[in-house]
Amino acid sequence: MTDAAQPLQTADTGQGLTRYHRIYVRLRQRIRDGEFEPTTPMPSEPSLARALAVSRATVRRALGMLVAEGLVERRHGVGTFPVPDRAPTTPIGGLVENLITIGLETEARALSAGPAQPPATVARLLALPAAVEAFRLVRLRGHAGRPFSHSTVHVPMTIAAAIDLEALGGDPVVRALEAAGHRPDRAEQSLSATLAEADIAAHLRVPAGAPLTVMRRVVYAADGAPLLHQQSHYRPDLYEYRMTLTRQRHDAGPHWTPVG
Amino acid sequence: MTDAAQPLQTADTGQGLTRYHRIYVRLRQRIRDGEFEPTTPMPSEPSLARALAVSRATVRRALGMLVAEGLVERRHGVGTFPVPDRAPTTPIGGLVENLITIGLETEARALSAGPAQPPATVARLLALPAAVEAFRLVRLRGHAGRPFSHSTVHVPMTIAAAIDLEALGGDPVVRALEAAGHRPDRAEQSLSATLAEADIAAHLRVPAGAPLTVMRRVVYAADGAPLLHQQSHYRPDLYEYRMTLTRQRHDAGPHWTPVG
DNA sequence: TGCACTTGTCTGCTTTTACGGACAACCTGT
DNA sequence: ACAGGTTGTCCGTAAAAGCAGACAAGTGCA
Repeated sequence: MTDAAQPLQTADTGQGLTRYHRIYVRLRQRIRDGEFEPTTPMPSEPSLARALAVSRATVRRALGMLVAEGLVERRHGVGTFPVPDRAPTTPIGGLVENLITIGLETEARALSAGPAQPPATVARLLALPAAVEAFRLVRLRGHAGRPFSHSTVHVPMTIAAAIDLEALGGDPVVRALEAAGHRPDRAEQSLSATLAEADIAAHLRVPAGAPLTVMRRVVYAADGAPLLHQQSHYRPDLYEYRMTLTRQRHDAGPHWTPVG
Repeated sequence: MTDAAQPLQTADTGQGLTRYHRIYVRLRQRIRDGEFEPTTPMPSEPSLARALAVSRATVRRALGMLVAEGLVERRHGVGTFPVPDRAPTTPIGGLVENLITIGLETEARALSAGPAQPPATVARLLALPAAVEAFRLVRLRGHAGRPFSHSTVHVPMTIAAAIDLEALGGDPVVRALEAAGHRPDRAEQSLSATLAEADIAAHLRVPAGAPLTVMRRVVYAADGAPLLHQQSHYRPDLYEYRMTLTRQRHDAGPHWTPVG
C-alpha cells in the first residue's frame, strides 16, 4: 500500500491544491469582497504569513499571481494595495432567446450541423427509439467578440426534416420551428454546474477543468410531443442566470414564484 | 523576477492543483456522467496515461483516490471498473424554501450564527454603511444524510435584532422574518458555477476543485428595503435548479416566461 | 539623520510531486 | 501452454513546492 495512504488524507483534508494556490484564492476572494480599501495597504507579507501559517515565500507567490492578474499592486518599501475595479465584467442575464428579442447583439457561429446519433439520455427525453438519428446543431454564441456559451441542440428527424436548420444564423431554433408550424408551448429546464471538457473549454477560451454553468432543456409542443433537446454550457464570468421572484401567499403557505 | 513568471503560467493554464488531483476530478466527473459501463473495464492505466499526457504513476494515484472513495474497483490482471451507483442520486429540484413547504424532509445544521462584518459587496447590496455588522447565519442542508447545500445568510442588525435567528432549526430565514412582521415581497437572484473551496468542499463532502452551483439572492420588503442576502453553494449531483417555462405570444414577439 | 517598517532578492534545505522504466503477478483469450 | 493484455510494485532521478533565515533596498515618520 504505497499510494493509497496519501490520497486518502489528500481527499479528507481538502488537499490536492497547492498551498500557494489556496492562499491565492482566499486572498482573491477577500479582495473581491472588498475587504481591503485601495487607499490603505493590505496586511504586510510577514503578517499574512503568520496569520495564514505559511512561509513568507508562499505568501509572496500567491500575491505574485494577484499582481500578474492585475488585482493587486506592490509598492516597494510601502506595501501592497488592491487595485480598484475598472471593468466589473457586467454579467448578462436571463435567457439567451430573450436577449436576442431584447436586441442585445450576440454573435453566433455554427460549429456543426447535421444528423447524428444522440446520447442515450437525450434520445430518451426526446422519446426516440434507440439507434435513431436526430438532427444535431452545435453553436457557439458570443458577445463583444468573447464567446460565452456553447450549445448543442437535438431535434427529432421527423420534425427537423421539413426545416432548413442550417440556414438560421444566430436565430434560435425555436423560431424556425415556430415558423414551420411546430408551436413550442412548454419547456422544462434545469441549471447545474460542471467542469469544462477539453473541446468545449477550447471553444469558450477557458482552461480545461474550469467551472461552467450547464443548462439542459426540453421543449414540448402543445400536444406534449418533445420538439427539441438543448444542452448549453456558459462561462460563469460572462453569463449569469438572473431572475426575479415574488412572494405570494397561497392556501398552503407562502411561495416564491418567478416573474416573467 | 523569480516568482512572477511561474504564477503567470499557473493562472493561465488553470494550474495550482496538483496533476493527480486534476485527473482525479476529471475522471470522477466522467464516471458520474456515466461515460463508462460498469460491465466493461475503463481504459487501462497506460492508455489513460497516454491520453492524459501524464505518467502512469500519476494516473494510478488518481485512480487510487477513486478506489478509496468507492467509485471504482480494480481487478488485478483484468482492469478497472466503475462501481454502479447504489443511490442513484435522484436530483431534487426547485427552491429550497419550496421544498420545505412541500414537505420534503431536509436536515439542516447551523455551522455558525452571530454578528459578523459582512463582505463589502454584501454590505452594499444590503444598503449598509461600511464597517457595520450584520447577523450572519451559515448553514448546511442535507437530504438522506448527505449534505447538498452550504449557505451563508446576512441579515441587517436592525432587522435581525428583534428575531431569534439562532432558534430556527431548518426553517427558512424568510419565515422568521415574515413572522416578525417583515414581509418579504421580492427577490433578485442569480445562478452561476464555481469551483469548491477547501472549507465548503469539506462540508459538502466533495474534493476541492469540484464544480458547484452557486446562487446569490437578495430579498426585499415591499418598500424596497433589503431584508437579507444569501449565497448558497449546491452539489450539482444532488441538487439541480429546475423550472418550467411557457411560450407566450407578446406584442413584441413570443417570449419564454417562467411558471410558478 | 535615524528608526521602523515595507517589499525585493538570494541561499540552503527538506518534502512532495512527477517521470520513465523495469519487473512481477494476474487474468483471458487462442 | 502461451501470448498479450491488465494491475501491482519497486527503483532512481528531476522538478516543483515549501520552509527558514538572512540581507539589500525603498519609504515614511519622528
